[in-house]
Amino acid sequence: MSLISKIKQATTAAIANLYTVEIPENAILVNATKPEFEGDYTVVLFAFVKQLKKSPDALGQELGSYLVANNPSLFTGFNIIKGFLNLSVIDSFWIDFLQSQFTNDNYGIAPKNGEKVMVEYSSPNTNKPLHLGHLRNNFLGWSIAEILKANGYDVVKTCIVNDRGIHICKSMVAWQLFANGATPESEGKKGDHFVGEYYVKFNDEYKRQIEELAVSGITKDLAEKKAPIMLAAQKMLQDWEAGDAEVISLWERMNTWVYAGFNTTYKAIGSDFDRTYYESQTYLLGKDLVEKGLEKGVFYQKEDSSVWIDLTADGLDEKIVRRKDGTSVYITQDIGLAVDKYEEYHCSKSIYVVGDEQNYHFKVLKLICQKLGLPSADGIFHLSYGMVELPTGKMKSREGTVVDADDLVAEMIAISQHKTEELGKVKDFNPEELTGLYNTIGLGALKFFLLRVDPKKKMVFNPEESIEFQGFTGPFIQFIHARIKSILRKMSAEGFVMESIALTDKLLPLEKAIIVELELFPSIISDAANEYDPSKIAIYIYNLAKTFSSFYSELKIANAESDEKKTLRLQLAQLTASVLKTGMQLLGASVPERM
RNA sequence: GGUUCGGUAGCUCAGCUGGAUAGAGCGUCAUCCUUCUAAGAUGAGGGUCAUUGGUUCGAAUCCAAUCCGGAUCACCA
Repeated sequence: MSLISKIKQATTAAIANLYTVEIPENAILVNATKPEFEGDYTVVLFAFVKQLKKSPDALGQELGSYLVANNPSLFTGFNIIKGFLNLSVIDSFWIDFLQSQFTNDNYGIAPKNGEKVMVEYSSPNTNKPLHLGHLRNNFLGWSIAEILKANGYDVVKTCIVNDRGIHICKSMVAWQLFANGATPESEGKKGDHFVGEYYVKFNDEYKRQIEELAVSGITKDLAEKKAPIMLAAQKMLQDWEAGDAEVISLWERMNTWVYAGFNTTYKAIGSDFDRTYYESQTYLLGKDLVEKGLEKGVFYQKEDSSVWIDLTADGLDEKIVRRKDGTSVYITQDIGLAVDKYEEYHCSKSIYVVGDEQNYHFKVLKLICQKLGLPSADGIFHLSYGMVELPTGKMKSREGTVVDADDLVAEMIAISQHKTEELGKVKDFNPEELTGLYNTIGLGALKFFLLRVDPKKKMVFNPEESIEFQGFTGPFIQFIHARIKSILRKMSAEGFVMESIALTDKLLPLEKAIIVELELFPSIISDAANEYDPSKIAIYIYNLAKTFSSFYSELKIANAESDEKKTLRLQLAQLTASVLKTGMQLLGASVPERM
């Protein structure tokens, strides 16, 4: 149990015994004591002065005395300032905590809880390479999966590939028209980029044809509909749905190229999935559920035989679930897929990592599933994240401002190589170790950058000022880790053994500051899971690294004034390194032994 | 227009179940490498927490209204 919980518990007990009043633990506010006051944790008294009919000072005196007298293994003293009861925690509590954890590499990781959850993320289109927005999605999905695992869940990572539809046909038509049989191999290009170029070519040609038609006097609206290349794409979609062998074969061929490209990117950024779904295989799902919904009266049919659900009573609109031609729409597929996934894995929760432009869609999805009485319904959670924008606004492919994922990753690695070479601290590394280090630092910087802000909020990425390597960044944390490891290596080479200690000297403020932060780690991990927010981890490990950094520059570790202090500080360093490593892993990033 | 998310330092962001003098990083200025890695540390400067009103011992945090910005309100996915 965390110390804060213990303090709340002790306070509840104290109030119950002193005043025979039951105050629930969650009604007690315990904060870290401000540095200008004496004490470690503070109980805010105002909340219950009224109920207990005591002045804050009197209450503080009684409560403080009681707490100190009855919890000798927790508190050494207290003071009251303006309604705040500041409690001083006994050094031996911190020392005991450190003794029990400093060799635990899995400190903060909860045991298995037997629950299984699904995280769906990435969801690419096969007509475009991945861009910066996908990176935020992938990193978030991966990190949430790791955070849930650390909280004891079994996690199934899935991905749904959007591999069919008119947009895919556009790339295919353009390839037929303009490629002359070219392939990614013949052009020496990555498959997803290669196919993406034909998608762009389609749009260029489409625009040209519209203008051409407009010159001949046709209205813009009509021109958009009559442009031959668009008609060709629509025809191709029909042929695809009809199972035309030639179209299917071209589609398969081009998808193979795209997947090869995606796999390269996924490998580079460290994303993977336990199960991949393809929309081409799921787009017919959900039809039986439409029938079921009609029977249950959840859905209704209009004269043209299209099927709808009326959600106006829930503050939403009417929503179509089956077209008049009998084909299903996006939401119907999603309902069908939700059922399939549940039957396959029986996950208690299903987390969809999808941009916030689909907030409405997921609200409707969950509501329909609930109305249909599907067992998977209540577990649906949309992890909605904001767009990544440029200082000038949104990324626009038309204006060529889309930040390509592969380019960005390559650039980050190149920058980390450049900086590493400039510093010249790892000249003895072999080429393989160097490549590994550049990857670790470059990706660490990128992942940390995208995960350090609240997922719900949109964020700004300025390509002019490349991602920082100083301050609130991944490399800073990696650097602190490497620094600690360097000391630990030296100590182990000298044969110094950290034994358990019973401290006789008082803990110095900086020593205590680190232990206090370390003790918070497990509760941070559980907060991050409860709020589906990796930035909680990023902020925490950054603060820990910063505290350690001050500690490092103020106090000697390996050359401490006594063996006792040396041992204490080495233990602190070791547990800090372990927490930084675990924390970075929860963000999908790793930490180097040296840098 | 309806719904919804947001507006905190020059910039990027924390803080939001109400709590003590609102915090970081970047950028600016100053100091510190014959001493465990300077991708570092220390300090300075920088704020009407969009605006107005309300709730109360106390509001960046809660409520209401207003202003500004984003998303959405598709038989696209």
